[in-house]
Amino acid sequence: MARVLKEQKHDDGRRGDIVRAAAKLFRDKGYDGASMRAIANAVGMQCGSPFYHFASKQDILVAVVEEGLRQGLEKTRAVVKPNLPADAQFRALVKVHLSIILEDGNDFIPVMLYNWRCLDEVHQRRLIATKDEYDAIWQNAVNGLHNAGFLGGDTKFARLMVLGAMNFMVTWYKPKKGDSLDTLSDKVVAFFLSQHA
Amino acid sequence: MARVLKEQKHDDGRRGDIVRAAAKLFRDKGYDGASMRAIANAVGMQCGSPFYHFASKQDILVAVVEEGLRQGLEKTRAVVKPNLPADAQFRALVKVHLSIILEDGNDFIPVMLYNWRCLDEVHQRRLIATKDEYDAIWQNAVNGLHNAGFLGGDTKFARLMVLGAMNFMVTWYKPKKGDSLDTLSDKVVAFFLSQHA
DNA sequence: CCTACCGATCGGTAGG
DNA sequence: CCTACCGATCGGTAGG
Repeated sequence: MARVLKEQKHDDGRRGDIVRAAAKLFRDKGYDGASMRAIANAVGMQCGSPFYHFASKQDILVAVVEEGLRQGLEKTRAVVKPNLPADAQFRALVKVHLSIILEDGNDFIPVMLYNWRCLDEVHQRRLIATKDEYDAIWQNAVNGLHNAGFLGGDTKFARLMVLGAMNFMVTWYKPKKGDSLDTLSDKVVAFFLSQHA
Repeated sequence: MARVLKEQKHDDGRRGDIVRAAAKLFRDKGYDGASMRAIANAVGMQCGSPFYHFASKQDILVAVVEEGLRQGLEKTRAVVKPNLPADAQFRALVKVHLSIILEDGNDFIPVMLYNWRCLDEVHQRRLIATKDEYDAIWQNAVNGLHNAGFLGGDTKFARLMVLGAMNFMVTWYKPKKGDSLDTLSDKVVAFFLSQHA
Protein backbone atom coordinates (compact mmCIF):
# COMPACT_ATOMS: atom_id res chain seq x y z
CA MET A 1 0.00 0.00 0.00
CA ALA A 2 2.74 2.42 0.95
CA ARG A 3 4.54 1.19 -2.13
CA VAL A 4 1.56 1.91 -4.36
CA LEU A 5 1.27 5.42 -3.01
CA LYS A 6 4.96 6.01 -3.54
CA GLU A 7 4.77 4.84 -7.15
CA GLN A 8 1.79 7.05 -7.84
CA LYS A 9 3.61 10.08 -6.49
CA HIS A 10 6.60 9.08 -8.56
CA ASP A 11 4.52 8.95 -11.72
CA ASP A 12 3.20 12.41 -11.12
CA GLY A 13 6.67 13.78 -10.48
CA ARG A 14 9.81 13.50 -12.55
CA ARG A 15 8.50 10.66 -14.68
CA GLY A 16 5.54 12.77 -15.69
CA ASP A 17 7.86 15.69 -16.41
CA ILE A 18 9.85 13.54 -18.79
CA VAL A 19 6.73 12.33 -20.60
CA ARG A 20 5.41 15.87 -21.04
CA ALA A 21 8.77 17.26 -22.20
CA ALA A 22 9.26 14.34 -24.58
CA ALA A 23 5.77 14.84 -26.01
CA LYS A 24 6.56 18.46 -26.83
CA LEU A 25 9.91 17.58 -28.39
CA PHE A 26 8.53 14.60 -30.34
CA ARG A 27 5.83 16.87 -31.68
CA ASP A 28 8.22 19.65 -32.67
CA LYS A 29 11.14 17.61 -34.01
CA GLY A 30 9.74 14.13 -34.54
CA TYR A 31 10.74 10.97 -32.67
CA ASP A 32 14.07 10.58 -34.44
CA GLY A 33 14.80 14.28 -34.35
CA ALA A 34 14.41 14.61 -30.58
CA SER A 35 17.47 13.24 -28.79
CA MET A 36 17.49 11.77 -25.31
CA ARG A 37 19.90 14.56 -24.40
CA ALA A 38 17.38 17.19 -25.49
CA ILE A 39 14.63 15.49 -23.50
CA ALA A 40 16.86 15.23 -20.43
CA ASN A 41 17.93 18.88 -20.64
CA ALA A 42 14.31 19.99 -21.07
CA VAL A 43 13.61 18.73 -17.55
CA GLY A 44 16.97 19.82 -16.11
CA MET A 45 18.54 16.36 -16.07
CA GLN A 46 21.85 15.02 -17.34
CA CYS A 47 21.79 12.92 -20.48
CA GLY A 48 21.85 9.52 -18.79
CA SER A 49 19.26 10.24 -16.13
CA PRO A 50 16.01 9.61 -17.99
CA PHE A 51 17.12 5.96 -18.19
CA TYR A 52 16.56 5.76 -14.45
CA HIS A 53 12.85 6.23 -15.22
CA PHE A 54 12.59 4.52 -18.62
CA ALA A 55 14.40 1.53 -20.04
CA SER A 56 14.62 3.03 -23.52
CA LYS A 57 13.64 5.96 -25.72
CA GLN A 58 10.99 3.73 -27.29
CA ASP A 59 9.40 3.29 -23.87
CA ILE A 60 9.08 7.06 -23.52
CA LEU A 61 7.25 7.21 -26.84
CA VAL A 62 4.95 4.43 -25.64
CA ALA A 63 4.27 6.36 -22.44
CA VAL A 64 3.46 9.50 -24.44
CA VAL A 65 0.99 7.67 -26.67
CA GLU A 66 -0.56 5.79 -23.75
CA GLU A 67 -1.07 9.03 -21.85
CA GLY A 68 -2.58 10.64 -24.94
CA LEU A 69 -5.02 7.80 -25.47
CA ARG A 70 -5.93 7.70 -21.78
CA GLN A 71 -6.62 11.44 -21.60
CA GLY A 72 -8.29 11.49 -24.99
CA LEU A 73 -10.60 8.61 -24.24
CA GLU A 74 -11.49 10.11 -20.88
CA LYS A 75 -12.35 13.54 -22.32
CA THR A 76 -14.22 11.99 -25.22
CA ARG A 77 -16.31 9.64 -23.09
CA ALA A 78 -17.23 12.56 -20.87
CA VAL A 79 -19.17 14.29 -23.67
CA VAL A 80 -20.99 11.23 -24.98
CA LYS A 81 -24.61 11.41 -23.88
CA PRO A 82 -27.15 8.87 -25.14
CA ASN A 83 -30.08 11.27 -25.44
CA LEU A 84 -28.30 14.05 -27.31
CA PRO A 85 -29.51 14.88 -30.84
CA ALA A 86 -27.10 13.57 -33.47
CA ASP A 87 -25.86 16.98 -34.56
CA ALA A 88 -25.34 18.20 -30.99
CA GLN A 89 -23.45 15.00 -30.15
CA PHE A 90 -21.32 15.50 -33.24
CA ARG A 91 -20.52 19.07 -32.29
CA ALA A 92 -19.49 18.05 -28.78
CA LEU A 93 -17.14 15.40 -30.13
CA VAL A 94 -15.64 17.80 -32.66
CA LYS A 95 -14.91 20.34 -29.96
CA VAL A 96 -13.26 17.78 -27.72
CA HIS A 97 -11.18 16.42 -30.57
CA LEU A 98 -10.01 19.86 -31.64
CA SER A 99 -8.99 20.56 -28.07
CA ILE A 100 -7.09 17.27 -27.92
CA ILE A 101 -5.06 17.95 -31.06
CA LEU A 102 -4.79 21.76 -31.16
CA GLU A 103 -4.79 23.15 -27.65
CA ASP A 104 -1.52 24.30 -26.16
CA GLY A 105 0.25 21.58 -24.19
CA ASN A 106 -1.83 18.77 -25.67
CA ASP A 107 1.00 17.17 -27.59
CA PHE A 108 0.26 13.51 -26.90
CA ILE A 109 -2.25 12.69 -29.62
CA PRO A 110 -0.43 14.71 -32.31
CA VAL A 111 2.67 12.68 -31.43
CA MET A 112 0.64 9.50 -31.85
CA LEU A 113 -0.83 10.59 -35.16
CA TYR A 114 2.45 11.61 -36.74
CA ASN A 115 4.92 9.17 -35.10
CA TRP A 116 2.84 6.01 -35.11
CA ARG A 117 5.29 4.13 -37.29
CA CYS A 118 8.12 4.83 -34.87
CA LEU A 119 6.43 2.43 -32.46
CA ASP A 120 7.50 -1.20 -32.41
CA GLU A 121 4.93 -3.54 -33.93
CA VAL A 122 4.35 -5.14 -30.54
CA HIS A 123 3.41 -1.80 -28.99
CA GLN A 124 1.34 -0.84 -32.02
CA ARG A 125 -0.75 -3.97 -31.67
CA ARG A 126 -1.38 -3.34 -28.00
CA LEU A 127 -2.19 0.35 -28.36
CA ILE A 128 -4.46 -0.21 -31.34
CA ALA A 129 -7.03 -1.76 -29.02
CA THR A 130 -7.48 1.55 -27.21
CA LYS A 131 -7.44 3.43 -30.50
CA ASP A 132 -10.31 1.19 -31.62
CA GLU A 133 -12.37 2.26 -28.61
CA TYR A 134 -11.84 5.86 -29.60
CA ASP A 135 -12.86 5.14 -33.19
CA ALA A 136 -15.93 3.22 -32.04
CA ILE A 137 -17.27 6.26 -30.20
CA TRP A 138 -16.83 8.35 -33.31
CA GLN A 139 -18.37 5.67 -35.50
CA ASN A 140 -21.44 5.68 -33.29
CA ALA A 141 -21.75 9.43 -33.58
CA VAL A 142 -21.35 9.35 -37.36
CA ASN A 143 -23.89 6.55 -37.61
CA GLY A 144 -26.18 8.78 -35.59
CA LEU A 145 -25.73 11.55 -38.14
CA HIS A 146 -26.57 9.10 -40.88
CA ASN A 147 -29.69 7.81 -39.16
CA ALA A 148 -30.86 11.37 -38.54
CA GLY A 149 -30.45 12.14 -42.25
CA PHE A 150 -27.44 14.40 -41.93
CA LEU A 151 -25.20 12.10 -43.95
CA GLY A 152 -25.68 9.52 -46.65
CA GLY A 153 -23.54 6.72 -47.96
CA ASP A 154 -20.67 4.84 -46.37
CA THR A 155 -20.54 5.85 -42.70
CA LYS A 156 -17.15 4.26 -42.03
CA PHE A 157 -15.72 6.24 -44.90
CA ALA A 158 -17.44 9.35 -43.56
CA ARG A 159 -15.79 8.86 -40.16
CA LEU A 160 -12.38 8.60 -41.79
CA MET A 161 -12.96 11.74 -43.83
CA VAL A 162 -14.17 13.77 -40.86
CA LEU A 163 -11.36 12.72 -38.54
CA GLY A 164 -8.79 12.99 -41.32
CA ALA A 165 -9.78 16.57 -42.10
CA MET A 166 -9.48 17.46 -38.42
CA ASN A 167 -6.25 15.58 -37.81
CA PHE A 168 -4.61 17.32 -40.75
CA MET A 169 -5.41 20.66 -39.11
CA VAL A 170 -2.41 19.97 -36.89
CA THR A 171 -0.24 20.80 -39.90
CA TRP A 172 -1.80 24.17 -40.73
CA TYR A 173 -3.73 25.52 -37.76
CA LYS A 174 -2.26 28.62 -36.14
CA PRO A 175 -4.27 30.04 -33.24
CA LYS A 176 -5.29 33.64 -33.82
CA LYS A 177 -6.54 36.24 -31.43
CA GLY A 178 -10.28 36.36 -31.19
CA ASP A 179 -11.14 32.90 -32.44
CA SER A 180 -11.64 30.09 -30.00
CA LEU A 181 -12.02 26.37 -30.38
CA ASP A 182 -15.75 27.02 -30.09
CA THR A 183 -15.75 29.15 -33.22
CA LEU A 184 -13.58 26.60 -34.98
CA SER A 185 -15.83 23.71 -33.94
CA ASP A 186 -18.80 25.59 -35.37
CA LYS A 187 -17.00 25.96 -38.69
CA VAL A 188 -16.16 22.27 -38.82
CA VAL A 189 -19.73 21.26 -38.00
CA ALA A 190 -21.16 23.80 -40.44
CA PHE A 191 -18.93 22.45 -43.19
CA PHE A 192 -19.81 18.80 -42.75
CA LEU A 193 -23.50 19.32 -42.03
CA SER A 194 -24.07 22.26 -44.36
CA GLN A 195 -26.64 20.40 -46.42
CA HIS A 196 -29.16 20.73 -43.58
CA ALA A 197 -28.35 24.23 -42.31
CA MET B 1 24.99 22.72 -75.94
CA ALA B 2 26.74 19.40 -75.65
CA ARG B 3 27.13 20.20 -71.98
CA VAL B 4 23.42 20.86 -71.55
CA LEU B 5 22.54 17.59 -73.20
CA LYS B 6 25.00 15.76 -71.03
CA GLU B 7 23.56 17.29 -67.87
CA GLN B 8 20.03 16.41 -68.88
CA LYS B 9 21.03 12.84 -69.50
CA HIS B 10 22.78 12.86 -66.17
CA ASP B 11 19.66 14.10 -64.41
CA ASP B 12 17.60 11.32 -65.85
CA GLY B 13 20.18 8.73 -64.86
CA ARG B 14 21.82 8.13 -61.53
CA ARG B 15 20.69 11.43 -60.05
CA GLY B 16 17.10 10.56 -60.77
CA ASP B 17 17.61 7.08 -59.34
CA ILE B 18 18.81 8.63 -56.08
CA VAL B 19 15.85 11.00 -55.91
CA ARG B 20 13.36 8.18 -56.47
CA ALA B 21 15.01 5.84 -53.99
CA ALA B 22 15.28 8.61 -51.41
CA ALA B 23 11.61 9.47 -51.87
CA LYS B 24 10.60 5.89 -51.11
CA LEU B 25 12.86 5.70 -48.05
CA PHE B 26 11.85 9.13 -46.75
CA ARG B 27 8.22 8.07 -47.09
CA ASP B 28 8.72 4.74 -45.32
CA LYS B 29 11.15 5.76 -42.56
CA GLY B 30 10.96 9.55 -42.47
CA TYR B 31 13.76 11.98 -43.33
CA ASP B 32 15.74 11.35 -40.13
CA GLY B 33 15.08 7.62 -40.21
CA ALA B 34 16.46 7.12 -43.71
CA SER B 35 20.26 7.18 -43.69
CA MET B 36 22.46 8.22 -46.57
CA ARG B 37 23.88 4.71 -46.48
CA ALA B 38 20.42 3.22 -46.99
CA ILE B 39 19.75 5.59 -49.88
CA ALA B 40 23.09 4.76 -51.47
CA ASN B 41 22.60 1.02 -51.11
CA ALA B 42 19.10 1.27 -52.58
CA VAL B 43 20.65 2.37 -55.87
CA GLY B 44 23.68 0.07 -55.60
CA MET B 45 26.14 2.74 -54.56
CA GLN B 46 28.67 2.94 -51.75
CA CYS B 47 27.85 5.21 -48.84
CA GLY B 48 29.88 8.21 -49.96
CA SER B 49 28.83 8.20 -53.60
CA PRO B 50 25.52 10.09 -53.46
CA PHE B 51 27.59 13.12 -52.42
CA TYR B 52 29.00 13.18 -55.93
CA HIS B 53 25.47 14.08 -57.07
CA PHE B 54 24.21 16.08 -54.08
CA ALA B 55 26.04 18.38 -51.69
CA SER B 56 24.01 17.22 -48.69
CA LYS B 57 21.17 15.01 -47.51
CA GLN B 58 19.05 18.14 -47.22
CA ASP B 59 19.56 18.82 -50.93
CA ILE B 60 18.17 15.36 -51.73
CA LEU B 61 15.04 16.16 -49.73
CA VAL B 62 14.72 19.43 -51.61
CA ALA B 63 15.05 17.59 -54.92
CA VAL B 64 12.35 15.11 -53.85
CA VAL B 65 9.90 17.87 -52.91
CA GLU B 66 10.72 19.90 -56.04
CA GLU B 67 10.11 16.87 -58.24
CA GLY B 68 6.84 16.18 -56.42
CA LEU B 69 5.59 19.71 -56.87
CA ARG B 70 6.67 19.79 -60.51
CA GLN B 71 4.91 16.51 -61.34
CA GLY B 72 1.91 17.35 -59.19
CA LEU B 73 1.40 20.77 -60.69
CA GLU B 74 1.79 19.38 -64.20
CA LYS B 75 -0.77 16.61 -63.65
CA THR B 76 -3.15 18.96 -61.88
CA ARG B 77 -3.01 21.68 -64.52
CA ALA B 78 -3.69 19.05 -67.16
CA VAL B 79 -7.19 18.37 -65.81
CA VAL B 80 -8.24 21.98 -65.27
CA LYS B 81 -10.69 22.96 -67.99
CA PRO B 82 -12.47 26.33 -67.86
CA ASN B 83 -15.80 25.12 -69.21
CA LEU B 84 -16.22 22.07 -67.01
CA PRO B 85 -19.20 22.03 -64.59
CA ALA B 86 -18.05 22.66 -61.00
CA ASP B 87 -18.75 19.12 -59.78
CA ALA B 88 -17.03 17.50 -62.75
CA GLN B 89 -14.01 19.75 -62.29
CA PHE B 90 -13.94 18.84 -58.62
CA ARG B 91 -14.06 15.14 -59.39
CA ALA B 92 -11.20 15.42 -61.87
CA LEU B 93 -9.04 17.21 -59.31
CA VAL B 94 -9.88 14.68 -56.60
CA LYS B 95 -8.87 11.80 -58.85
CA VAL B 96 -5.57 13.42 -59.77
CA HIS B 97 -4.80 14.24 -56.17
CA LEU B 98 -5.56 10.71 -54.98
CA SER B 99 -3.27 9.39 -57.69
CA ILE B 100 -0.51 11.79 -56.59
CA ILE B 101 -0.63 10.75 -52.95
CA LEU B 102 -1.75 7.10 -53.07
CA GLU B 103 -0.53 5.50 -56.27
CA ASP B 104 2.41 3.16 -56.10
CA GLY B 105 5.71 4.92 -56.73
CA ASN B 106 4.29 8.40 -56.17
CA ASP B 107 6.21 9.08 -52.99
CA PHE B 108 7.21 12.69 -53.62
CA ILE B 109 4.15 14.57 -52.37
CA PRO B 110 3.63 12.30 -49.33
CA VAL B 111 7.25 13.04 -48.41
CA MET B 112 6.52 16.74 -48.74
CA LEU B 113 3.36 16.54 -46.66
CA TYR B 114 4.91 14.61 -43.80
CA ASN B 115 8.52 15.88 -43.81
CA TRP B 116 7.93 19.54 -44.52
CA ARG B 117 9.50 20.66 -41.26
CA CYS B 118 12.72 18.81 -42.08
CA LEU B 119 13.34 21.42 -44.79
CA ASP B 120 15.47 24.44 -43.98
CA GLU B 121 13.47 27.65 -43.67
CA VAL B 122 15.17 29.03 -46.75
CA HIS B 123 14.01 26.10 -48.86
CA GLN B 124 10.55 26.18 -47.30
CA ARG B 125 10.13 29.80 -48.32
CA ARG B 126 11.16 29.10 -51.89
CA LEU B 127 9.05 25.96 -52.29
CA ILE B 128 5.97 27.55 -50.74
CA ALA B 129 5.57 29.68 -53.85
CA THR B 130 4.93 26.57 -55.95
CA LYS B 131 2.71 25.11 -53.24
CA ASP B 132 0.63 28.27 -53.43
CA GLU B 133 0.06 27.70 -57.14
CA TYR B 134 -1.24 24.24 -56.35
CA ASP B 135 -3.52 25.61 -53.64
CA ALA B 136 -4.79 28.36 -55.95
CA ILE B 137 -6.03 25.81 -58.47
CA TRP B 138 -7.91 23.98 -55.74
CA GLN B 139 -9.27 27.22 -54.35
CA ASN B 140 -10.68 28.06 -57.74
CA ALA B 141 -12.38 24.69 -57.97
CA VAL B 142 -13.84 24.97 -54.47
CA ASN B 143 -15.03 28.49 -55.21
CA GLY B 144 -16.68 27.02 -58.28
CA LEU B 145 -18.51 24.49 -56.11
CA HIS B 146 -19.64 27.35 -53.89
CA ASN B 147 -20.88 29.45 -56.77
CA ALA B 148 -22.77 26.48 -58.19
CA GLY B 149 -24.48 25.97 -54.84
CA PHE B 150 -22.68 22.77 -53.86
CA LEU B 151 -21.05 24.35 -50.81
CA GLY B 152 -21.83 27.19 -48.46
CA GLY B 153 -19.78 29.19 -46.04
CA ASP B 154 -16.04 29.77 -45.89
CA THR B 155 -14.52 28.45 -49.10
CA LYS B 156 -10.92 28.71 -47.91
CA PHE B 157 -11.81 26.61 -44.90
CA ALA B 158 -13.64 24.20 -47.18
CA ARG B 159 -10.51 23.78 -49.31
CA LEU B 160 -8.45 22.98 -46.23
CA MET B 161 -10.99 20.41 -45.02
CA VAL B 162 -11.24 18.67 -48.39
CA LEU B 163 -7.49 18.49 -48.96
CA GLY B 164 -6.84 17.59 -45.33
CA ALA B 165 -9.26 14.66 -45.44
CA MET B 166 -7.57 13.38 -48.59
CA ASN B 167 -4.01 13.98 -47.41
CA PHE B 168 -4.68 12.07 -44.22
CA MET B 169 -5.71 9.06 -46.34
CA VAL B 170 -1.97 8.48 -46.77
CA THR B 171 -1.95 7.24 -43.16
CA TRP B 172 -4.77 4.69 -43.50
CA TYR B 173 -5.38 3.83 -47.15
CA LYS B 174 -4.46 0.29 -48.12
CA PRO B 175 -5.16 -0.63 -51.75
CA LYS B 176 -7.48 -3.60 -52.09
CA LYS B 177 -8.23 -5.78 -55.03
CA GLY B 178 -11.19 -4.64 -57.04
CA ASP B 179 -11.30 -1.01 -56.03
CA SER B 180 -9.60 1.57 -58.15
CA LEU B 181 -8.80 5.22 -57.65
CA ASP B 182 -11.90 5.86 -59.76
CA THR B 183 -14.14 4.16 -57.20
CA LEU B 184 -12.35 5.96 -54.41
CA SER B 185 -12.68 9.33 -56.12
CA ASP B 186 -16.40 8.72 -56.48
CA LYS B 187 -16.67 8.06 -52.75
CA VAL B 188 -14.79 11.23 -51.89
CA VAL B 189 -16.93 13.33 -54.23
CA ALA B 190 -20.12 11.67 -53.02
CA PHE B 191 -19.19 12.42 -49.43
CA PHE B 192 -18.42 16.09 -49.89
CA LEU B 193 -21.23 16.82 -52.34
CA SER B 194 -23.83 14.47 -50.84
CA GLN B 195 -26.22 17.28 -50.11
CA HIS B 196 -26.98 17.58 -53.80
CA ALA B 197 -26.89 13.93 -54.85
C1' DC C 1 19.93 11.00 -10.31
C1' DC C 2 25.08 12.32 -11.88
C1' DT C 3 29.65 11.08 -13.89
C1' DA C 4 32.07 9.09 -17.16
C1' DC C 5 32.09 6.30 -20.63
C1' DC C 6 30.83 2.65 -24.48
C1' DG C 7 30.10 0.93 -29.34
C1' DA C 8 27.43 2.09 -33.21
C1' DT C 9 26.00 5.02 -36.54
C1' DC C 10 25.47 9.33 -38.52
C1' DG C 11 26.44 12.97 -42.47
C1' DG C 12 30.13 14.27 -44.91
C1' DT C 13 35.11 14.54 -47.09
C1' DA C 14 39.80 13.72 -49.43
C1' DG C 15 42.16 11.46 -52.85
C1' DG C 16 42.16 8.83 -56.43
C1' DC D 1 31.91 6.71 -58.47
C1' DC D 2 34.83 3.82 -54.75
C1' DT D 3 37.98 3.55 -50.69
C1' DA D 4 39.03 4.85 -46.49
C1' DC D 5 38.37 7.75 -43.19
C1' DC D 6 36.78 11.96 -40.07
C1' DG D 7 34.48 14.26 -36.03
C1' DA D 8 30.04 14.47 -34.05
C1' DT D 9 26.27 12.57 -32.10
C1' DC D 10 23.37 8.92 -31.01
C1' DG D 11 20.99 5.57 -27.41
C1' DG D 12 22.36 3.30 -23.62
C1' DT D 13 25.22 1.51 -19.38
C1' DA D 14 28.17 0.84 -15.02
C1' DG D 15 29.23 2.46 -10.71
C1' DG D 16 28.43 5.25 -7.35
